[in-house]
Amino acid sequence: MLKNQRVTDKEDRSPRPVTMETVARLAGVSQVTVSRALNEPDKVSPATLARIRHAIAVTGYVPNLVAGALASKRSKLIAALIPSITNIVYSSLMQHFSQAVRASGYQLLMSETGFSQDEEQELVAKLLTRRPDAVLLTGIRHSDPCRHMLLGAGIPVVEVWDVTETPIDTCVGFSHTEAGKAVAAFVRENGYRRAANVSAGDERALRRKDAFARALIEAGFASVPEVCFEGGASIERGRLALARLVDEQAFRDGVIFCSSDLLAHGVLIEAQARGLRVPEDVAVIGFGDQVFAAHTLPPLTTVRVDRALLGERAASALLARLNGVEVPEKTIDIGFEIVRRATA
Amino acid sequence: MLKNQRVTDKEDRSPRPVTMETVARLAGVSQVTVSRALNEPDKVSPATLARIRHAIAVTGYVPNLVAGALASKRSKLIAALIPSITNIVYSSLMQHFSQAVRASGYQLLMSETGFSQDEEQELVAKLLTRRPDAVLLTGIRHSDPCRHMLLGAGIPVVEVWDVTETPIDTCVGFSHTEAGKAVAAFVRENGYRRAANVSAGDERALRRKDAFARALIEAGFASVPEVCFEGGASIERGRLALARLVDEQAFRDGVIFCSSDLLAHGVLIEAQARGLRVPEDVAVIGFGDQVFAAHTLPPLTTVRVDRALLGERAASALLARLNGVEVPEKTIDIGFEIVRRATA
DNA sequence: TTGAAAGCGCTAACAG
DNA sequence: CTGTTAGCGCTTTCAA
Repeated sequence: MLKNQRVTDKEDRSPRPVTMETVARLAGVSQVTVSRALNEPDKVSPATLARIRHAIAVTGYVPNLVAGALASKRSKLIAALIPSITNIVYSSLMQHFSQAVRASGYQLLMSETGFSQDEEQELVAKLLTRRPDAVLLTGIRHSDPCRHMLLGAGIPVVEVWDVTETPIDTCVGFSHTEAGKAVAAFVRENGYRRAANVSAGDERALRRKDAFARALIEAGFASVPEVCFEGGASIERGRLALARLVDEQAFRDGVIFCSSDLLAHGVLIEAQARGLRVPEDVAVIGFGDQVFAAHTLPPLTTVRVDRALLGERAASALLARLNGVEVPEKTIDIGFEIVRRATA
Repeated sequence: MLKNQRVTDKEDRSPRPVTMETVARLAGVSQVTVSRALNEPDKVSPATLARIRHAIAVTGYVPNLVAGALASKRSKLIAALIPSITNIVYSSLMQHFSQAVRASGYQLLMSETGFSQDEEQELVAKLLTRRPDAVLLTGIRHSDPCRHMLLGAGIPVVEVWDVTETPIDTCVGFSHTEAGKAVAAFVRENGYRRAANVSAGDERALRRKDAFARALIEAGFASVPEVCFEGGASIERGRLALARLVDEQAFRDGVIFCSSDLLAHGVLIEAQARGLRVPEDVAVIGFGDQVFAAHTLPPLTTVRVDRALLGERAASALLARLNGVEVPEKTIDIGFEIVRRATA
């Protein structure tokens, strides 16, 4: 190899990207035929298809979906907003949702709102910039500008984890008020005379708590002491919550309804550390039925929400809209279920 | 409203999207000026800037980044591949990484490989289609086609959670072999005579285990019994692991090194269920120093990996490359630290 | 400080 | 079954 040549090589360094045109030339067809070979192979003769495939392999051609999206006005992207990615309740929902939409060729553009409506609004603005084909939102409370942007975008929207009569577009989840009431009923049926609540995180947990406490007060409970945290649930906060309930609110015995299994687990640990018997001294009810719930000591009584089902339903609702299928019900209630184990 | 009019309304329904052109016309400028107003406002006179901003507000214009990306060849997208989104170790890494790159205007396109190289390869192919400006990969083991595609894309790549002398591009993490050795040293220094290992998930955990066991065997341990699970770690599996160790492998006393704090927590729970004292009968060492580790009973001794730091370093490595800064070191070792609490 | 022209790489009609 | 012609809505030169 001569030195000149090498210099020439260096100056040739305009690694012109391999486009459909490149592939087309190599295969001896026009560029659109390559496009067809990729998108509707049936409409291309086997012979040319083979030549094109060969050319693609040889060139290492990687389709450019940003060009494709611009031309077709379909990005095959779904934007998803969840409060927190480290909260397994949301991440596992996303896992199922993602899998379901991926089967139809959609990719997820996911962001965290940190339980903040303002952040959510900002993110929606940013995400719409990518022209997603659809949007998933967590919860039913959104800022007005947020709703407007979404409405203006004219794309399918699904709100999950809650239900409402007035969704932006469609909505799949369950009623937090009903969940709170159901747990209150469970508490009464099992003869508890005192109850407390521990919550963390979002507005939905607060609605469960309110329904829970209200139902119990109406049933004659003197009061329902509570501990609320800003931000996420954790075992640490569960421990702290029981400590506060016992030390500061004179909570001696009864049942504690926690807004998350993680908090409930913390309560369990703190109870043990204090020598309190579960459920004899303090009974505990969690929320979420996370995988570990069946394996705590004692096994945790909790409220199960089928996140896999939720993810799939949300996906199919969106996919139906994307395929132009008219969906009769705007909101789908997947319900919940109290799973009785040993802590209450 | 007349019926005719309403019909007309219906037929008028070609909601022509608001483009820069629309905004430009309204503001009485050319389309490129709007582009400038958005991207380099300094180069536009205050007066026209104001008119443009007003026009944007009035029309509700939402920039189209797919067109922008096509024209500029910069998508402002970073593709990230992690084994599992529900594993908090990875999701919290993503949380920090995401935050760090977002500050520079990048958005994350995240996918799960499920610990599979084949899946990873397929996802890389799919993701490159979106023309991300950079890619983050978990681990240093990738299929050859995967490496080729990435190299061919000619974009910055960062591999995290491990270190190697031969990264695809750059790499930030820590040595799993060293971690395994360090735990073995810790075990010896603390006078334990018997040790076991419980692992789940990935190849990296296995490397830690191998280094751990080898070091101990070399130090004269007769054997290091082990329990390995395919797939993710969980409390349930931790309980199961201790059960197997005790019931099937006659593990009576000693220290158990777990590949995850979650497994360690399960071991703790099972030990308690069996009336085994920790650390007197079985000592336990976790891995990851998850938030709950300090709040188990007893508090968990574990190996801390600074995921926030890792995320930030990975981000800054990528951002440096994206800004054309030559990075001297191709691989950054952020190390780890054994956190001694009460279980060992 | 502003604009005109040319394309980014693909898909969408429409022909043939 | 294949090709031609127009764009998609931006950014990038280059001029003025």
